[in-house]
Amino acid sequence: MLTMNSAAQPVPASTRAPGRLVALTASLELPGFTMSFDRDEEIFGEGESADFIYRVVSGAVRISRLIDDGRRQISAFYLPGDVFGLEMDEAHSASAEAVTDCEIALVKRVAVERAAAQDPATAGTLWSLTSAQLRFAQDHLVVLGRRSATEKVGRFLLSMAERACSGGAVSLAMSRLDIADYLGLTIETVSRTFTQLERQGAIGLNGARNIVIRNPAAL
Amino acid sequence: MLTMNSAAQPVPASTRAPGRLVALTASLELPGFTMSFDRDEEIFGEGESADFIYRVVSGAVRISRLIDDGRRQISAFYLPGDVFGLEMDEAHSASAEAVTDCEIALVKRVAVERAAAQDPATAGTLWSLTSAQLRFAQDHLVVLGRRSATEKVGRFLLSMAERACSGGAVSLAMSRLDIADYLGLTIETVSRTFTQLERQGAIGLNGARNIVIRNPAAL
DNA sequence: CGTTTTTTTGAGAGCGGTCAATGATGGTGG
DNA sequence: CCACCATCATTGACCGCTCTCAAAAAAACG
Repeated sequence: MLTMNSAAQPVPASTRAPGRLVALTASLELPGFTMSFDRDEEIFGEGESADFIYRVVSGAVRISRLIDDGRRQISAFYLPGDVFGLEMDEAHSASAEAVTDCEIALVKRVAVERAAAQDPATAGTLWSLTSAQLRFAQDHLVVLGRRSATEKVGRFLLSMAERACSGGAVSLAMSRLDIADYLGLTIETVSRTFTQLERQGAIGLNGARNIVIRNPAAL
Repeated sequence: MLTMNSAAQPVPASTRAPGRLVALTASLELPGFTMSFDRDEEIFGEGESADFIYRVVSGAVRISRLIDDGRRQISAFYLPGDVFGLEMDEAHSASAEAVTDCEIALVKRVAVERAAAQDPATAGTLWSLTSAQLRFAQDHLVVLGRRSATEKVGRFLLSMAERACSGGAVSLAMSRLDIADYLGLTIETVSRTFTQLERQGAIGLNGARNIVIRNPAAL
């Protein structure tokens, strides 16, 4: 039986820098199942009823909202171990799509709620997870508010490196367009900022999606 | 005995427009007490241990985070009836200050957690409230992402009008600086946008802080 | 190897920021 | 009640950053 247990180890709170990403993972031992999604496939759509809670097993997921003028705002990327779809509402307020081919574990929301009603620890975990997402969103607000493109991209790279837990090397799962829609920039500005950071020696680029952070202080 | 009961009626979910503010209110019947704060007084500070959960009785509150360069990002304004300080963390990740003189109801966090452990409904309320704040933050993300100053100010005014529930007339509790720090703009741009919207006939201005929304569609 | 998608680079324009000064508002004390 | 002062808001001129439009280069895919 599959569970919502998180394989990834959460980042200890004591090591968290303010304004940085927080762990969106936690253990939720409940029966569920997994589904596979192709790249760019929709996991759930804006307005759909929220019947499940999700956890990334492999791959990456983006949460986005379409704006009237055709643009997109991505509010978060979820990586293996992260739980998403927690918003306690009758309907999803945003859509979730696969950034890459990915495997997603699903648990029925009613099962989670039933478990929470019987077990205070589970209820606390749900609150805690939602709270972590809230803090995450507030961190993101700080980045989106009046900051330069260089600062936005720098913060993004640092947070991705922190979440990847692979030292300075980061393999970006998402395209320049995804990054742009996440940071409130254009793909051109994102691209220009990458090359600018490389020329400054702050990062190294091996192809477009393999980044090495050489000088974190410069970001 | 004072309670955390909300006097303000929550906006029904069915009437909520996507991208708009949601109700941050709910009933939490727990013993607590109230405190008064002067304008600009700190209610809690970034890094302080989070021992209480708060509800606005009267006045207005802002949640802000200081950025290294001296600037400020305001993540939310709380109005009478709103509950804040829910982030389930050992320490506050942002500070709360009184926008105007205000009265705040406080409940010890441990009391809330104890109640939640015994009563699933209370635990659900906590999750629901935190979830509403999360959705609120995501709405704000959409506004802060690539949008023009006019759109940002327009969205802000519409959301304030919606929360005030006083028709088209809005009495803004916060300064231009607060609005600027909330929207990621400067006070000059906010001011210019106000006058521009007035000249277009979208809003009416009676002094700097009394707004009448004349043409919501133009925002 | 050809096609499609993604990324990079360039040149020009517009929006919002910065700096600076003026005008309005509100509170205090004479 | 009014003069005074501090704070807040408005307006203007100019500049820089990022967007836009456009094209070339690189990478991914069958």
